[in-house]
Amino acid sequence: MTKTPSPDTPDVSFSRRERQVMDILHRRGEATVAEIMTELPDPPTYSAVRSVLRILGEKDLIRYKEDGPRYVYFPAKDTEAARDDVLAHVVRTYFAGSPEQAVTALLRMTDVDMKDDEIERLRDTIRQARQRGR
Amino acid sequence: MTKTPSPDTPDVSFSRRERQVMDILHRRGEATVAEIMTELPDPPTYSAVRSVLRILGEKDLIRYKEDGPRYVYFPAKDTEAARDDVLAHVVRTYFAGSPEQAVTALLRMTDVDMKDDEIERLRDTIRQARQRGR
DNA sequence: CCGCGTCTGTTGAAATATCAACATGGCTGA
DNA sequence: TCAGCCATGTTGATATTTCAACAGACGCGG
Repeated sequence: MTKTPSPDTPDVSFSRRERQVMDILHRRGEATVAEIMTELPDPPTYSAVRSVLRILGEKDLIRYKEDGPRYVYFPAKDTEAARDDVLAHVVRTYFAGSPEQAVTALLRMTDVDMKDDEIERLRDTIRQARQRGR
Repeated sequence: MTKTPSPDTPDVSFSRRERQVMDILHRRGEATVAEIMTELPDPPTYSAVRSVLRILGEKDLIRYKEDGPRYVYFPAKDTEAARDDVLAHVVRTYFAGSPEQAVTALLRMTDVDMKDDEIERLRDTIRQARQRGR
């Protein structure tokens, strides 16, 4: 019972701009329209950005608070939940559902070359936990 | 010098269907039109799927080989490169650029509760490698 | 007071993505 | 052989996304 009933169906369906904006918000935590506009590739106009934000708002994917005269937007879901979701998706899509593989790829990416026995121990730990937990 | 000069600019810009199809191909390794169609949410017609595949082909993101009378499609980039890219993006977007955090999140996701000193040792290993490598 | 700059709210047009229909060609088995 | 099936190639319609223009509200400095 660790999984929420998922009252929403977040789907993996984002339009191009929607995804770009969501990524920016997740990376920064929050941002104003001007900031988003700046970070967007091929920056469109202020109005265009606001259109995307309006749509994301209608889908309840983002919220905003007022900061003086302007709005500051942020993801509706808390970062931790979003992280779990994206990791689950990545592991399933790119690592055959094996978190171990994802971990080792991450470590290799960081130029970490663990000694073989260290990796082996890590694997064991994961394996044990899996048997225990599921 | 581990990074290719990146002759292409793959961009992170995918349309909704494009991403869905790419995900399927990455997950399965390869697939026929019929298989893709089956796995697609709200499956469109055969023709619609082929349109997406044509576009992905024009962008050099997928290739195909012939298997008897039909085509079998697969990602143009090899899985390993794609993995690195997606991990880099996820780490940057959701984990403040910290692979360590991503690793621990992955471990937690797998219900792995490592002892504190184990995590600490893992962290040390990463830290050392980082200082050494960069 | 009042013009100016900045922001949001709204509308509709332009660009792109999504899709289905139809045409064509090859293979297979009756 | 040749009819039927199954695949691809191509075209154009529909739906969605993306975008910009304009209007109104608010605060600030001259």
